Amino acid sequence: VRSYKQFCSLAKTLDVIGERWTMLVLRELMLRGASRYTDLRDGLPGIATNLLAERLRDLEQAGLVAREEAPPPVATTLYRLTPRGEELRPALVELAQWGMALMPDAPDDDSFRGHWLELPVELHLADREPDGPPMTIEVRTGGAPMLIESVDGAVRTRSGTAEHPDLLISGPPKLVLGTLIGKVGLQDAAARGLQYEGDPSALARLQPPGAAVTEAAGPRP
Amino acid sequence: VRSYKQFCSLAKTLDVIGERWTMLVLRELMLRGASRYTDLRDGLPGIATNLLAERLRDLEQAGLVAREEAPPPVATTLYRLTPRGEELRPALVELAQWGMALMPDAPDDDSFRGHWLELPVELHLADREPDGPPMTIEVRTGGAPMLIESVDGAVRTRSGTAEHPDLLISGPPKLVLGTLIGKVGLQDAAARGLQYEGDPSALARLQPPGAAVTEAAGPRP
DNA sequence: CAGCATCCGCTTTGATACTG
DNA sequence: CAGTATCAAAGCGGATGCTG
Repeated sequence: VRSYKQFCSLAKTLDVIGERWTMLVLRELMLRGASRYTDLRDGLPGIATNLLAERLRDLEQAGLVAREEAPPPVATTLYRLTPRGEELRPALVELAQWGMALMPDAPDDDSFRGHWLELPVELHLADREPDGPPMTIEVRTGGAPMLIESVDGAVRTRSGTAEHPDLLISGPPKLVLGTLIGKVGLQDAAARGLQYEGDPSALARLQPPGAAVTEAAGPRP
Repeated sequence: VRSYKQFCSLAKTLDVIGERWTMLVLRELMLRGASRYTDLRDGLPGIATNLLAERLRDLEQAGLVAREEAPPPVATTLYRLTPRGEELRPALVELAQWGMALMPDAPDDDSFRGHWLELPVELHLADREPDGPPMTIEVRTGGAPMLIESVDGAVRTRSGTAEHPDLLISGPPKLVLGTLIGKVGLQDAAARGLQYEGDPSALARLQPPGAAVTEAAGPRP
């Protein structure tokens, strides 16, 4: 492992997680929990398989990741974050927060996985009617369908489908994200190719308090 | 510039600042403010000069750094963070926070610059007697002397020396840091080679509320 | 001297092929 | 499924040279 050899805590952090792909491996483990090798590779489009193996080995040695032999029904090895690895979550969330401003400029051919929506959704959405009835939005964009659920004021995401979601939206990732965080109005989005079905007010209920046409320079909560 | 080509805000952030040395360049600009090329290079021991030039160019193009022609007394170009670059501070602080746990294991031959102490000091120290008289600690370790000042309850650092500091400590960086954040008692530190002169109680005044022998797993404020 | 650009040997990576 | 093996291309570290 290469080191900056500087007595500085930021440099020490980067000695451990600063190499290419490493933080994205941690992202996968944070968003999906304990994962198999193949699932990690699927969540990291573009990574070379030997690199994934090497990063996992390094992270294990650094004490951020633990391997685990799963019991018979799965019968494979799982990778999961250790508590020490989990402690990096606030830092990665901050980095992701900063990157939100770059999302509208993303090229349309970027690869995408549904669970990546979890970060922006949980950062930017809040239930304006916490005492209202539970609500479910189903999102279909680039692969596996996702659910956004608000129960007792808490907004959560998970993969899967719902029997009768209050709202179902589908379309290209950029448009879906823009719509979810309120950057694009539902009607605008529909005109640009977004499909939806159900109750549009479900979306309005999740916009954060300060939401409007605010282009803004990155609000800090 | 190489990109992960993933529609994920963390990946987008890393597309901009994920390459080797980039975050450390930002650290220098955050800790030292507007800097000359040579000062940056001095604060980044180990970097190849062409890499520094390239990183600065990339950061400028990404809008995180601005060049500035300094007026006659300096008569050179200065590099400074733009507001957009400054927005990364919370993220880098979180990363640095995580790395604090690694500092005691650092090899003794790591390079060191005094201003790197700023991060840990401002994160870990607080004035227990905010209404007490202003206080100054001078720190001499690896190069230019540093001051830690507490005025009206706010703990700040800057480079320089004091006429009559309440306390002056000097020694190897690891020992000095351990002493400052209360991981090592002053007497222990003295036995291991730390030199000090003045009033030891100045140090006790700056320890955070929860300070004791707590080895701890990274307290989160 | 400050502020780079160029050249070169070495390491890391990316893409693909192969194995238990 | 869960990796290892291979190899070309890109990136990096170090030294040196050039320019105002």
